[in-house]
Amino acid sequence: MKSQIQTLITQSIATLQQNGDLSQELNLNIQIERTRDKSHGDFACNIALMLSKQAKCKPRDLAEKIVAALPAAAVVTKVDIAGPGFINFFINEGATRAVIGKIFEAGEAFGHSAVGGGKRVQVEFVSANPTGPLHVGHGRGAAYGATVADLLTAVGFEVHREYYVNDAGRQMNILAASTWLRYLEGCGEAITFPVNGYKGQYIYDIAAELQQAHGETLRHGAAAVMNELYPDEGQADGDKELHIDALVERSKTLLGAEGYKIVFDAALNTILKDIREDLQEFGVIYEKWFSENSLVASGAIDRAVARLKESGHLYQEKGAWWFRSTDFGDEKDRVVIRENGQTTYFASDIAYHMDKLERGFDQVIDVWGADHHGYVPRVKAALQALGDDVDKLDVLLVQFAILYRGGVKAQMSTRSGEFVTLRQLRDEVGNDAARFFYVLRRCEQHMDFDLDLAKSQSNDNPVYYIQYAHARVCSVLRQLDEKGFSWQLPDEDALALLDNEHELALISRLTRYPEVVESAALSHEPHQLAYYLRDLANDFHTYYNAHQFIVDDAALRHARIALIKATRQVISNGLGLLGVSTPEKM
RNA sequence: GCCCCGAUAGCUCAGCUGGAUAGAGCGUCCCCCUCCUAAGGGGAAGGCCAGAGGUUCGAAUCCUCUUCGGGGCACCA
Repeated sequence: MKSQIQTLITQSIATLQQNGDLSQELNLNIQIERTRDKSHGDFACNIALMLSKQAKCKPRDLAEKIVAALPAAAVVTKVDIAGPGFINFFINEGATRAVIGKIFEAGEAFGHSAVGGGKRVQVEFVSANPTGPLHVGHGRGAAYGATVADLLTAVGFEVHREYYVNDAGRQMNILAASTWLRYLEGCGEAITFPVNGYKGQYIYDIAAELQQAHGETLRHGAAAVMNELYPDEGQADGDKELHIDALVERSKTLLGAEGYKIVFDAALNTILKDIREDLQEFGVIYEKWFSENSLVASGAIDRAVARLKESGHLYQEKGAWWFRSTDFGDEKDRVVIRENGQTTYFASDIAYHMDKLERGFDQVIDVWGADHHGYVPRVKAALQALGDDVDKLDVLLVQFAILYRGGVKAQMSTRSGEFVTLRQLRDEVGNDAARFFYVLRRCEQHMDFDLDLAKSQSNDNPVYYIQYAHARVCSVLRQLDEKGFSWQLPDEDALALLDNEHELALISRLTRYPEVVESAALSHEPHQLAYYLRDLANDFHTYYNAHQFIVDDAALRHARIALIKATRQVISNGLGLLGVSTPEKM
């Protein structure tokens, strides 16, 4: 509908240009908007206001010229000029009602479109280090990323969802060492657990499994483990970082490559399996779990570094290799290869993004926590240095979610092991509420996640409100069936019986759904859809309260049932995109 | 110190990329089941869009400065 009106305006302006009323060289940007007020019609166009300066003509006069040159169209019943020069379009009710037929025709696909043109988009999200279970902060990235991916799919992009597994690097070694120490404790060794080790309960669990699978074959005496290590924080001249690094080295030495790998893999695989199941239960499915280690194995890191070296973007200083990212707007240069010869996390990330673009994606979307925002310039710098098109990379930063329970903030810290996990949240409030609440806020907005509200099975809770509308339609259909009524989709003339204000408001809302999906997808803003569904549910509940659907007049009954079935379809499609279930009974 | 994000009703947030009288939900106050689920509906009160300048026909929206929150500035990941 929007595009139809846009075409009318375009034609009108073309006519005026031919007549010489308007210059040939105009900077055109025709925007058609939904009106907020019914007295302003259904759609409004501000083109006269925007062109008045270029055309050297008063907005209202220009609007009159444009309206006069407007070609006739059956769907438009009236065109008004209002306010400072808005052109308001009133749409034929019949044309609006046609949406009901379209919804039945398209079914689950209603709202889908092809604007994506089959372009290949990769969406990478969550990508939390596999050093522990996902917490509620990751949950927001998961819900957001999954919904953006689903929205993009709905509007015709070919979407590839990916989780980047940081299975290489220092943190993983610390995890392995932490696990081994807990294992040794389980064997009865008197271990002093390092300040910087992973202290969560889940480490004990992995250690216990290790003991079950391998008995005491990995056991070494506490004295051998702890002997002459760099002192830990709290001890004389201690340093928690140097201590933990020494402990990692000691673990490798004592266990040998083979034994160390057993511990390392046990920790990694257990945690990764947990994360995978957690996300799957949350309705978040990936096409690929991309291992950082595979970048080492495939030689991608070496290749990326070599390319940067060849193109003169690396230099050596203080024994390390630096990437001159300042050439591309970063605030300082970054180390790629450390003095000890190891590549940095950043080097992996350069290789990973190089690999993404080499795989031929038209667009690459990274969903990161807001705490990583400082990282954006250097990754973009690297892509530029590699000669890739930086505009293909879109980094979406998701702000933190703060949990409130009983009005009190729930604190968290990963290292100490004291945090609310995503699983706990899902158990407490349910998947539906969690998915919906996470996505209810713009991603740049800090989020206060009210656990009590999400849990409440009351009208305070927007998830239930929308689901209830769906369930109510189902209930009406059950009643219809019980009363022995059959139903068939009326033709367009019969649908004209839907003419009271509640019906027209609901129908008008339904026509907007495809626009909302498209806008939410292209702007990466799932909350637009969440708010739309709330409004749609509200229109439905109002209608429900004002009118009886199962009426004696068969023609009216068929028409009303058609409308509420169409409404149910759109609610179902919308909630589906948000990963929220649609119960038939509540 | 530098950088990023935010500031809109008592609370939590929208505001369609610069448009018409700034909107929802919750909370507060009134009203509505002889009727398909009251997990619902209708109405009222509630605002100097943090503050000050600027850009223009027009600013909550764009620019600058200030104030207050959150986050980031590693040879960690």
